[in-house]
Amino acid sequence: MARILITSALPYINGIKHLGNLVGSQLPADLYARYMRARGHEVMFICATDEHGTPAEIAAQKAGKPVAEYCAEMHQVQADIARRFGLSFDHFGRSSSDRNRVLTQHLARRLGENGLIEVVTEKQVYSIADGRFLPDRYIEGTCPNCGYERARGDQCEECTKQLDPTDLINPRSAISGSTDLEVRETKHLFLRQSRLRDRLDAWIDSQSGWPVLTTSIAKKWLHDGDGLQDRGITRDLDWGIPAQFPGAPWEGMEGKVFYVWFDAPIEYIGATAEWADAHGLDDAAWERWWRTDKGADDVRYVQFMGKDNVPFHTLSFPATLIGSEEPWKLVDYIKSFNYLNYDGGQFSTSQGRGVFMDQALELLPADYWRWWLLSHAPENSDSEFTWENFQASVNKDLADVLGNFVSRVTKFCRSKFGESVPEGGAWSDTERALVDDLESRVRAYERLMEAMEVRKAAQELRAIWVAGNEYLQSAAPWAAFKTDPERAAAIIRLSLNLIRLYAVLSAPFIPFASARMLAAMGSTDDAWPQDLEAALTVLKPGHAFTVPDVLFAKIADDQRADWQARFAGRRG
RNA sequence: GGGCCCGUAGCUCAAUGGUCAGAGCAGAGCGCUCAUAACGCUUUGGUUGCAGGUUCGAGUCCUGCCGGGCCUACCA
Repeated sequence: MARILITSALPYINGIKHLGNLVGSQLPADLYARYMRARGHEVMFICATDEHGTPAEIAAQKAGKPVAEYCAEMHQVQADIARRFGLSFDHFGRSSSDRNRVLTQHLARRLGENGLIEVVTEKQVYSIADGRFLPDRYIEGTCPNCGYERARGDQCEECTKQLDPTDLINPRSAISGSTDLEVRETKHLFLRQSRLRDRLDAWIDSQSGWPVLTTSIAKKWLHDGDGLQDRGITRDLDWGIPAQFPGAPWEGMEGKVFYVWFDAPIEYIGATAEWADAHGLDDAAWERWWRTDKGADDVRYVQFMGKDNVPFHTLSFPATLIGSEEPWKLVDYIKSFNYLNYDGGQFSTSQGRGVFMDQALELLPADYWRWWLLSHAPENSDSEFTWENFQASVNKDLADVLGNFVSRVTKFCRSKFGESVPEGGAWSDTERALVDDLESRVRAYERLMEAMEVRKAAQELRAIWVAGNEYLQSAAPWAAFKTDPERAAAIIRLSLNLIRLYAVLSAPFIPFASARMLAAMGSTDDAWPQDLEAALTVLKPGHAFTVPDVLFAKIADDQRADWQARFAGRRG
């Protein structure tokens, strides 16, 4: 048994996430966590809301609530939706937790003691009306290059020219529209990542088998131009983890907080500590996942994230941990995803474009979405959600191939033998051929799941379902029943066992339907099949089962058209 | 501007430089009648974006071009 630490990129607090966010980190992480648990490994699956930063403050302002209250509410909303999607976090924490504050301040102090933090004075734009410094993106104005009137302080979206906020003509606050701006001096802590470049470079070189998407981004940051740049890790904000605390080796940090990207990944550790607290366990319980001097040396740590998050996980966060000179567990494998597009464009939180997690659950049960998203996960390139494709895939795979298999087997048995596993008859070559076929398919499925080849694993699982229908076609119990009822009984006995097997194998993808299948078979045996022949004789003659209601209802054309129209514009 | 990724069947996607570029869906034909008008079998469909090059051999490597995307360090 191995010990596997799994983290999903933290969803930002300022709203409900869309399907593109879901498929890029939380959902594949859940798939992997469920699979590894099913294989008997010890799993710690961690996620949390990422609650700091300017967007959270602005979202709270818009909602007319204090930011702490807003975050607490949104955390509950996100936790509830995650639960309804079947995301099986061992703990869903908050980056605003006490645990994260203590850890973040601790790591910052260690970095400071190791000479890796310096105080830098810089000039930033301050908005008097808003009472805050403005990040570059929150300053709008006319582009000096092309004259576009809504250029942002970091870049003009119209002509793509890189800008400095002071380049803008008629600059104004993107928050309030106020033009009452001034440039003020402010001091910030900088993490001297440049000093860690060679160690980070060597660390990345020592990792094998990382996706191109992952290493190419890291390498570019390490080697482009002057190499890895030092990075500001504090901000002039009210909401966040204070950058001033007893023992801090810096002066002049009063009223400043750590930059959200400094404290957010530390919350992976913080949330594990929160998990220990929630279960009444001591520090040793979480430290054995994170401290290689306290038992984490045999942990395999896998991170899941969208491609936009990669630099922070390959460079910033490791720089924090390595620079502390403490034995923290570093990531072993990063699984990164491209983007899921929506009907020819991007999903967009800010524009409300696409389908959001709460809306998805209003339309259909979580398993429909889980199946489609995972079987179409954007692993190699951006992929595309269309309603036609969603309808076709879900109807065919879930309703026709799997759902109908369960239906035809259980209903045939009920009408010919009653609602218990029939006895009599014996396996023939047909059954042995099926077992051989499943043996190789299940092993292939295991290899793909271990390699986190999400799409291919889904394909293999589907092929395993199809094998059941092929078997029924060749064994033809409806024909056998007329001349040799015992032969039909043997076929159906195996088929009922196939349903139980499918429930176990499919659970990482479609946990809710799997639970229903297992319940219908009257079984609690969800052990992973080590030996297929044994796994297909678990349900013995005389064992009672029930015919489940339709497992997956098909999506009708008019439903699809309706949803398509309803989700064509912005979220209302 | 710079870096990187992608472009393969009508659609969604596969193919360590090595048989005839493969699956699923959609389409066509046949079979089956247990089942959610479901299932099974067979089958049509390709100048691998374009133009060159390297190689015994290129979807894969190189150069250029066309198209799409991501990042570019203060959105997260």
